[in-house]
Parts: sequence; C-alpha cells; structure tokens
Amino acid sequence: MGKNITIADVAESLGISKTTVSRAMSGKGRISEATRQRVKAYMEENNYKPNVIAQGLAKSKTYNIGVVMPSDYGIEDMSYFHNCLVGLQEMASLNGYDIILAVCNNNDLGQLKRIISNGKVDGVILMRTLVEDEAVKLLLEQEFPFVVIGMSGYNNVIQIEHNHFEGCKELTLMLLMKKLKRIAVIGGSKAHMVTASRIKGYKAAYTELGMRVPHGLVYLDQDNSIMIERAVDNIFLKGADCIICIDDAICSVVLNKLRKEDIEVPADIKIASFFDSMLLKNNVPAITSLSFDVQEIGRTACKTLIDVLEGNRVKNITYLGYKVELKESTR
Amino acid sequence: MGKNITIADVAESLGISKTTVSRAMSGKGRISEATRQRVKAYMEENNYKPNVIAQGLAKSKTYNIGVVMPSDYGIEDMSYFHNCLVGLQEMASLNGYDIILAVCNNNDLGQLKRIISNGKVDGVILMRTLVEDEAVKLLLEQEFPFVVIGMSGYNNVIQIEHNHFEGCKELTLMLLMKKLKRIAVIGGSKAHMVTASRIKGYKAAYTELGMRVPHGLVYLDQDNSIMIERAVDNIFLKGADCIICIDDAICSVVLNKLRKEDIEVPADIKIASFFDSMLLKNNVPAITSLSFDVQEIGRTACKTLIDVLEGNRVKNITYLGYKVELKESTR
DNA sequence: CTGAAAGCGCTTACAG
DNA sequence: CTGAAAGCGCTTACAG
Repeated sequence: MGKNITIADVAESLGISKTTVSRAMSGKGRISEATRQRVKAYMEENNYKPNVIAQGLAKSKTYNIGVVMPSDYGIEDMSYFHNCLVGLQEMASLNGYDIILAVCNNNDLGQLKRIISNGKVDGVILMRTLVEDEAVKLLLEQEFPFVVIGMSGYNNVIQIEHNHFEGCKELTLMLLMKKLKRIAVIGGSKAHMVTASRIKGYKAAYTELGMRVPHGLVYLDQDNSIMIERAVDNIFLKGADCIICIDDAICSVVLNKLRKEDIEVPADIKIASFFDSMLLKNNVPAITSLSFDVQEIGRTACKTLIDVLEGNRVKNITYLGYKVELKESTR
Repeated sequence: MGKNITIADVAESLGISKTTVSRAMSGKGRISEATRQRVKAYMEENNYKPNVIAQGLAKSKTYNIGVVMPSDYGIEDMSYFHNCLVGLQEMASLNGYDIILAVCNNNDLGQLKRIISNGKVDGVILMRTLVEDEAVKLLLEQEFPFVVIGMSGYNNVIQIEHNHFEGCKELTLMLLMKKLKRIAVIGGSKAHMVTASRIKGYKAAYTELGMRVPHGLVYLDQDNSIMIERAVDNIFLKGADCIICIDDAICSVVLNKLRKEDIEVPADIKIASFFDSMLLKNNVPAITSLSFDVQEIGRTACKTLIDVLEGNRVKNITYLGYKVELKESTR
C-alpha cells in the first residue's frame, strides 16, 4: 500500500527542517511565503498527507468523536438512525474529525466506557436518550464532553432537538383552520419526551384559537397493534374527524385498521402523522405530516460538539425547525 | 475529566523504568513474575488504561477499521445495515479495534480516500458492493487491506457472503416440491450482486428437477411501488401460482397490492420472501422466507479483516448459512 | 531480569 | 524567518 511519505521525508528532500515543514502546513509561526510555497508545492506533487494520528498525539487530541447508538432500534427508527449517522459523519469530516461507533443500551455501557478510557475519542454524541439515562450519568460524572440528540430530561446537558411542540402546534392549527374540530391523537409512551412535547403542541393550538380541547380523544401509551386498533374503534365511535398519529409506526397500524374496516381516507376521516421514517413514504393517499430533517440534526449535533471541544461557547439547547406538509389524507 | 495516568507515572511511582512497565502489560520480553505482579496490581488500583493511540503510533497501527456505508440505503436495507454494524462493532471491540465510519456512494469516494490517506485506519470493510464498484477498484489499486460484505464480482477480493444462490435454490426447490410450477420473481436492481445470485439459485432449482424455467415471470429492476404493482398485475395475468420477492420491501408492496385487489394469500397465490429486515415480522399470514443472520456476517467480516491485518491466512470467499422457514403464506 | 535510548510522525516553545 | 530539541504515550531492539 506504498508507505505514506512523512514530514521528515519532505524536510530532507527540501533541505529544510521538520519544524519549517510543519509550519508551512499549519500556517502557525512566521515563515517566508517563498518557502511555504515551495513546501506546499512539493507536498502537492508528492501527495503528502499528514498522519492525523501523529498530529493528534502531539496535540493530545484524537480528532475522533464517539457516537453511541442503541442496539435495540425498532423498525420505525431505522432510517432516522441511518440519516442521523450520515449527517454526523458529514459534519465530522468537514471539520477534520472522524466518527467512532459504540453500541450501547442502558444496561450495558461497556463500549462507551471503552472508547473514553482507551483515549480514542475527544467527545461523545448520544443518538438517543432515555428519561433516566445511564450513559448521561456516566458522562456527567466523568466530566467527559458530550452532546445528546433529543431531549434528555437532564438540564445541565447540551442537547439538540427538533421543535416538536411548535411543530405539532402548527400542524394542529392548520387542521383546525380546515374546519376540523374533533381531532384525536394516538401516541406511544408518555415517558418519551417527544410524545409529551407533541401533545402539548396539540393542545396549545386549540387554546390559541380560543377553542376547547375536545374531551377523551387523546390516546397515549398505545404500544401495540391491538391497543391501537381498539383506540381507532373508540375514536371513530366518538365521532372524531381526524387522527394525528404521533409516529409513523402507529400511523401504519392505523391505516391498516382503517383499510380493514373499509373506512376511507380522507373521505370518512382525515389522517396526519409524523414523518420521521420512510414507512409512509409511498402511501396512497399521501399522508399529511410534520417532518423533520434528520440529517440536519446529525450535522448540528456534531458541529455543536466540535464547538465544545474547541472551546467555543454553545447553547445549552438548540431547537431545529420542522416542515408541515399538507397532503391528500387531510384534503 | 481527570487526565489519564500514563506509563511514565506508573514507572515513577514504582521506581522502575517505562520499559519494564510496558513489558509487564504486553507480556513480551523477560520480566520477573514478582515485578510484573507489582505493576499489574498498581495499574489495577490506579485504574491505568493504556492510550491506544500512542500504542498504535509506536507500532504503526491504528487499531481502527474503516467501515464504508452507502448513503442511499433503501428502507428495506435499514435494519440489515444496522444489524451488520452491530455485528461489526462487537467483533471489533472484542479484538481491541474500533470502527470508523465513512459514508460513500459509487460516485463519491471522498470519505474513503480520506480515512485511508490520513492514516486513521488499518483496513476497510465495504458493507455493500456493486457489480462495478469504484471503492473496490480504489482499494485494490492502493493495495489497502479490505474485505467486502456480499459478492463483489471481483475475484481477487476477500469477500463474505450469505449463500444466496444455495439459499434461493433451496427455497425454490421446496416450493416446486409443493407442486407449484409457475413461480414468479420480483426483484430490485440487477446491478446488485445479491439479486443476480438469488435469480441464479431460482433457475438452478428448476434445472435440478429437470423442469424448464417458466417464461417471462422474472421481473427485475422494480424499484418503486408503481412498477411493482404493475408487475403483480402481469404476473397474475400470466397465471403464476407463487411469487418470490427478492426482498422484504418489495414483499410489503406486493402484499398491499394483493390486499387491495382482494387476492387471498395463500388461497389464490403463494408468497415467499427474503427476511432481511423486520418489515414482515408480524404479517398475517406469516410469510415463508429465506433468512440470514446479519449480525453474524458483520462479525465474520470483521474477524476476517482482523486476521488479514494480523497476517493470518484467510479464505478468499466465506459463505455463511441461511435458513428456509416455511410458513402459512405458501401452505 | 532490567534499563537507556531511539523511534512512531507530528507540534511547539525556546533560541537564534 | 528558521532550526534543534523536547515532548505526546507508547514499543522495541540493543546492552548489560
């Protein structure tokens, strides 16, 4: 694989010191424009690439960012997770960093401990957090630099999240303005920060328009198909005119159920969802949704961590935008 | 984050040389059992962890493995991809290595080039290859150690794959033995080696039984729902008695289409698929499938690369097993 | 059995 | 403007 050329080789060939060569590339310290050009040219020609690991050792840095991914993703989170990684990786490399992967769940932090104690990373990004999160605790305790994606529940933690509250509020507002009145919600675990924020947004929309939040139309903790299907039955009995599904996986189940019952969307009932994944991408009818740019959250989280590592000030919580897309399912 | 203790600290505290300390941990070179125990004990007590990066520099190694993941995964590959990463990561850490991520597609090898030229990895694993693969070419040309997951089409490349040919052949054989005759196939891109291998297996089953492969029942390059639905229509017109879906995503679309048309499975037509993902996991009826252990392929690929890096002999092609599960959908 | 020294490929005070 | 030297945290011939 043709040993890479080193700074020493360059220095020798050019008859100058390694110091000078180093300065030519870093731009630090005084150096004549002439020699700098000479060095640059030589490097270009001979395809010199600095060994980042050696650079790191000298500066006591690794230029690596540890990314902790859960091992137990559900199918609905898959493309979220993949896109997030793509965003993280893109921003990392743009700044000269690389991503090192650790697979962890709340009971087993082995991989996380490993990369922070063997000195392979400068900081860590958590791709998901729980309300009671062991990884967060560990990192806090070790005073190791880190950033979490999504709300963490801990307030002295740097976190990046999509603005679920505002997003869901806006989605609901738009539905209400379409003369829908009895909007139901089906969601998963209340313990997830996301769910709570979205529900708040839903309610805020009603109050903002001076309307009362309809009674008994919010179904949470619906974590399996049976429950969800039953919820759909009840919601229909209660005469709702629309269902907002808190996530795509729930929406899939709802759509299947409606199909089974021969209930037409949007004729008989309107449907809106959250477009985290691609689960609904090609559904007919197209589903009105609130969508988030997942690669962006990866990029932002990564940039934020890098800012931390380089001593720049960062915000404790960064909210990212959302996009409401009205489609056929609420027409 | 409390600076890690170094080998020099240990040496000084114990009044011995760094050399001796190093030997105590590596077990290389003669050293009295007594001092070795003393060193070990001290390290244990003071929670000494060697800096892997420094170890690496001294040995001209990085203990990092670059993993190239495509940026354009389809929904159907998502959990494949995730599980594969989990397997890779597990085996890597078991051997003292870490995974560094590169996101590449065939037109943009920037990230791959980056990690191999900045000296951050000892070797590379390609999570997917194309028939005409630029990454493979690059790696071959640079003589950089690498292993590919799946067939590569290049024969001087170390590759790990599930035996798609044999698997699909066995699946088809079992279907044929159930008196099915006109088995159709719907698949994605021909450019993917997997597709090609599976199709070959399908055909081989017919010839093995001395039967002729039915005409016009193989639909490839079906990469969107519209095409797939049309394929289903055609297949039905042509009087097929079974459809093998080359992947789960395709199968989902097919199942939806059949439901829409009120075609019953397995009464009106049988269905079989490939159980890469969890997309079909809870389908009713349960789907007959050929399934593969994806984490295993990750682990095996990683171990193989590590063997290469450490100078052990490895097989050029490693085939992993498969599992045919006959379920209700072909009853 | 143990240690001084050179080296991995870089950076960065410190001198000049 | 340039260089010799020390250092990042380790390993490994080479001597003893």
